[in-house]
Amino acid sequence: MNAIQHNPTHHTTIQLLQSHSLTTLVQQEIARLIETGELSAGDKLNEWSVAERLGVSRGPVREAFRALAETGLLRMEKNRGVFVRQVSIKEADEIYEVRAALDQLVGRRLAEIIRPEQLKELRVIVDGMEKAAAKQDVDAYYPLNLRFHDTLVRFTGNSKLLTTYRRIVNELNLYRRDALAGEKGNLLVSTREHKKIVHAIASGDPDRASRALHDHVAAGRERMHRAHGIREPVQITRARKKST
Amino acid sequence: MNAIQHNPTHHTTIQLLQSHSLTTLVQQEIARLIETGELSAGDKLNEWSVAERLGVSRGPVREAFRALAETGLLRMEKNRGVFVRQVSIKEADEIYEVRAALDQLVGRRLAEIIRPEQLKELRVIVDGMEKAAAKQDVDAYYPLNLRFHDTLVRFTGNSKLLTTYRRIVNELNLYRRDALAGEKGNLLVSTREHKKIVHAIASGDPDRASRALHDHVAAGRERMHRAHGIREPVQITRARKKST
DNA sequence: GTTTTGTAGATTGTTGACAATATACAAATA
DNA sequence: TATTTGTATATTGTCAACAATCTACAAAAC
Repeated sequence: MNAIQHNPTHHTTIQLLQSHSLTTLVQQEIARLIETGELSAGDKLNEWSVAERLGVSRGPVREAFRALAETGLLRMEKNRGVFVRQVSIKEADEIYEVRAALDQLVGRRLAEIIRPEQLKELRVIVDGMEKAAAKQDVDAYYPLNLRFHDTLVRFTGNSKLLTTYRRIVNELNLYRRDALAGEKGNLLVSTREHKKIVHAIASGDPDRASRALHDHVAAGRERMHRAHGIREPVQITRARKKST
Repeated sequence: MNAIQHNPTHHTTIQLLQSHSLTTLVQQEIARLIETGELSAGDKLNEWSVAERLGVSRGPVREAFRALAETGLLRMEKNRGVFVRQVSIKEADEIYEVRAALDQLVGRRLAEIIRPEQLKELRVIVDGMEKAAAKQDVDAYYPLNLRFHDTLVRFTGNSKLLTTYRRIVNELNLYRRDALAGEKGNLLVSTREHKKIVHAIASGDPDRASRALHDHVAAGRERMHRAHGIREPVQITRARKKST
């Protein structure tokens, strides 16, 4: 009898080789390049260039392109190539509306089930955002903001909600990266909203938490519009005042 | 000067050839096979078999698999193959929760913007469902039900909401097809709910429409649980009674 | 000078071949 | 008989070559 475990979960190298094909690696790498801004909206991706840069052939690259096109990060035009997706303000608006609905669900759910150590984790992130906001450090603030909201959704325990949320937020980032320039003055406002969200969740009141998140998303959408010089076209979702 | 139009939008053959690659065709075909039930959850798909059956090589098939795996219709295991995704009851539950949130948004939005001819179109579908329900004809009822909800989302005019909705409902169908057996007695109940939804939307009250759709989804989820002999584990979203 | 036409180069779409891995099943061992 | 081991087969992962299409740019026509 040898000492090999039946389920070697901590033999990470084997696990990685078993699940990660070249396609997966290429996919992750391109997603990273987009997330970090090394690739920006509208850029064209050349199959052969990407393949050579990553040391693989075109096959895996093409498959990765397909997958990323399906998530909305890339756009494929037949016989013309693939491009980093451009998200128009109209699409961003649509995404904000969907995101508001999802975040309302997140708030309602978290108010019911959040645990103290999770609240603590959220407060740590918000503290970081507060420091970054005080220094007007957008580069530090931005990833913390993403992490805050991603953490919220993760804490719901609903993995389908998480993947759905991440997908649309990824697309939103394609837009926001451009619109980020004029956001400097809003960091403090945004931080206040985040504190309010945590407070509302901690209070255990689902409606209050739901409203806090909805309002935050709506405010983010308005900030986006102001950054583009647009003055309040449509309300994202009518705020409910009463309900019998 | 010849008579060729500058933008020949109704020359459908050219348009199709320009946008449809073999991969796209394979993707649509497999999606169709899953939707119609010719492929059912858990089935294994062989690259070469699919390729030969459709008269293409393995390349496009692999790309189509990637895309479909990203949408959640297929599951890929490295070096083992691709399978039609199995959706557990836990996942179905999560999906129902997300769907409820999206449908609430749909109801709220439609109550505000629905047009008379759209209401008419909805009523036509509901009439068809009523007839199918009277005959206990599940095969006729099922596609009408899908079409009803898809139409609702389409009428919001939010294309991002539509794609998000379709994606998760597609996955839900992977589960429902199995659970459909015991649903016969519920057709009449379900139809009544649909009429209520149309009525609520027509009333122009966003909260009422939102509630009607939420309750319908929650009821659908309960029907699913009953079909599997489970008695009310978790509430999908707490029904809000008051909010100040 | 502007527009059209034609050609060369580059890029994508598709295919078939080869390597790596998993599966099925028979033989060997206890 | 039950379990292990080894081998043949099938299937997937990857690659390189070829065909089809697009792009850029120069030459020709008006």
